[in-house]
Amino acid sequence: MPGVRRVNRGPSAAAENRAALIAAAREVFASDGYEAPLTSITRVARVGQGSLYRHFPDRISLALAVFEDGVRELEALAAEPGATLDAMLALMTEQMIASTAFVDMVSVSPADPRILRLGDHVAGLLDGLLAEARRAGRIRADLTAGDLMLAVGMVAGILSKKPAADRREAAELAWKLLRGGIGA
Amino acid sequence: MPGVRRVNRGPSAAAENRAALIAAAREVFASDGYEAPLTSITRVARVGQGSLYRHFPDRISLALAVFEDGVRELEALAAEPGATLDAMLALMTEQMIASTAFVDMVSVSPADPRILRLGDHVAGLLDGLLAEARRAGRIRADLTAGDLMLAVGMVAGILSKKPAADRREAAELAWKLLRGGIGA
DNA sequence: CAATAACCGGACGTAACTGTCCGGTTATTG
DNA sequence: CAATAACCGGACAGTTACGTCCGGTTATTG
Repeated sequence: MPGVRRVNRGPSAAAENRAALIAAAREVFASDGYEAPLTSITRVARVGQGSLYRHFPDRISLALAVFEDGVRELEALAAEPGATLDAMLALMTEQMIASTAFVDMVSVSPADPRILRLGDHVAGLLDGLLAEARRAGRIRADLTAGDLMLAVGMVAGILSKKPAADRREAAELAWKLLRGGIGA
Repeated sequence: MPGVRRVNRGPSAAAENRAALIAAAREVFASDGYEAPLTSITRVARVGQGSLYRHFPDRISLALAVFEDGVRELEALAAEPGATLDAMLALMTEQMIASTAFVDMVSVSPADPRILRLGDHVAGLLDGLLAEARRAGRIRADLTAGDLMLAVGMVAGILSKKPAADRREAAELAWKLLRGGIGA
């Protein structure tokens, strides 16, 4: 009993297969983590291994496709007229609560040029809101963009180690500590 | 050419083999990370696979043996009369700069009872110094032991993602942010 | 309605680790 | 100085994932 044998739907299925792979990867990355076997993604997408590797030569290509939507959300927020640093950090935090795959990808392949570029891009979005936040007096005046990225990294590090159910609470506590400081 | 063929030194080598495995594991965990192949540890220790699994049935047993020394350092510091919370955090940070294997073990196997016990033990050492630090006014009065553990976890998360060369600088920055807070 | 080109699925070869098993070596005991 | 018990090393079997390859299916074209 060979289980459900997938049918070859021919060349016209190319775009659908690609979309199914991205959707499946988003799901599997979120539930089983960024390092989940690629085979399990083809199973969920109901697509052969060949199609996976044809559309996405490696894990990073697939992951980048998965994250495109999230990055677009961040860009859209940054482009809004009244955008604040707080709102941007909140959105990033929400995304990390939903899935830590992005963060895990960065820590697994920190040197990949595509990831470096994307990281710089995201850092730029934060940086663009930094001056505003300083002006408004909502963050320390001496805080640099690098400080801010490290702070985000600290929250990300905590979230990527917690089960999804505990992440919101942990994120709130982490930001509370970071905002107020632990010193007297 | 079968390379250097190890010699079977018989039962009298048991203790030496055990010690060699611990030393090799400390080295390999520090340089290749906590998830390094156990085989590479037997190579460095110049010991057969059989001896590894005889002495340490699994990775965690071996790792716990490796970390015993570090834990004793922490205990010794906590037992000193003039011990401060700052000194304890500094020592933990130094240990994490030298190797993030402990932290990585915790994040790989958070549910293992031996690790839970050890984590509680370490948390206890911090907790014991909390009252003193509060009294001395060096930390916020409303800071709980849980807050403190999360703060340590945040620093640990950063360090475990950085190459050894960058860790000291990152740790200093992370503690600076945590101490002072990023808010205005 | 062939012939062809594009694409599909999954079997398969390869590689990396884990953990076991056993023939062989060494110390001990009487 | 045997006989034996304890322990050693590494070969090996089992598992899991990756990435390729190819026979087969579908749409297109003339």
